[in-house]
Amino acid sequence: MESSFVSCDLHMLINVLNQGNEHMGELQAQLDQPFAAETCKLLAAKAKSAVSAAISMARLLEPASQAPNSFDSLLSASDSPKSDGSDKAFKELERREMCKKRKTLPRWSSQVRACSSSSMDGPLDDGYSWRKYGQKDILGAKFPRSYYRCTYRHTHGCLATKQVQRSDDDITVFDVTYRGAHTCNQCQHRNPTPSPKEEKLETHQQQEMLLLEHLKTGLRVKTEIFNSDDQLPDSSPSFFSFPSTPANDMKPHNNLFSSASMPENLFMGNYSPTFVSSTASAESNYFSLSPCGVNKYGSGFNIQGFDSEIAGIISAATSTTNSPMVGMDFQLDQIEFETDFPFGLS
DNA sequence: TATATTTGACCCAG
DNA sequence: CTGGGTCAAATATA
Repeated sequence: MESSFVSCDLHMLINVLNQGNEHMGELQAQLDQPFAAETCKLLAAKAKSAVSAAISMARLLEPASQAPNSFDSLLSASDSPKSDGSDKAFKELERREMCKKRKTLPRWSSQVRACSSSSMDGPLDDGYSWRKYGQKDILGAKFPRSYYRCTYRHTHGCLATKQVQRSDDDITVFDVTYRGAHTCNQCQHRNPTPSPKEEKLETHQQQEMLLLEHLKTGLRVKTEIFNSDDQLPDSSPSFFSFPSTPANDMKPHNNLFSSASMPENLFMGNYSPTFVSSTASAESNYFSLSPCGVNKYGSGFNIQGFDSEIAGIISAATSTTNSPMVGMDFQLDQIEFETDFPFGLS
């Protein structure tokens, strides 16, 4: 069932490891060269990045294949605690297991701006079905933080969660932090009642067309990657902005957002942020938006090369240039995308 | 009636 | 001890 996923991820894992190995080799060669300190630093950073990525991917392979049944094994291994009335004890076990697991889950965040009348309702639909399970007032924050988990958590054992909090500075901006990859394959059965417009969006080109169509609608997405280990944001978050003009129809936003900030859909199928590869200029207003696809990166996954689309997507996450918040000018062509892997590159 | 949201209580890491 | 994250009963909504 999921074997294709796993083998695909394994393939990419090997590719990432190969990349790291290559960087190490280059680094080794550079060590003998005089005045190559900067180059060495760069290569070391790239190698480290690749290793971090490999670790993250390896971690994801394990829970992805075991997540739905982990509690079953826990149940059978503990003398069926439910049957002897110690339901609480069982739930406590379950809870702790959950805690452990969540700690290792990848985390990333996005800032979403929804400039429309409905922006007060909350952030945009990101294409997944979420169920709110809590809300908290956060110290020092003007607005409460909402907690969502995947609707299919119980039926599919999907551990994906997200936190949504309205920004203090700009009430039209939402900080969305995702945790964990969707293991429920929602892509396949999402949108039980898609809008007519969405139904038409069957191809990458069509999605791009729609994206172009809604450049005026005003959406900003900032994505930061958090290493699953240190929980630190990537040092160079991507920052992507659409010009802000009022919009009267949220559907296009939804679609845009689902493409631009549904990390687990792009890259490795189940995990890793989705990045907008932006190759835009004020004149052309051209955008390249990577489509949702698992197999897309099944071959030739290259964290270094920039000729491939994935490289653009990934590099967008690590592009520096002082958080290129692109405003009305839309000079995205000025953004230089580096080609390092997003995981915890320092 | 089924499903989603609200909200106070609880747990635990720091 | 405190604050963040989650649970789960009560409530709302479709």
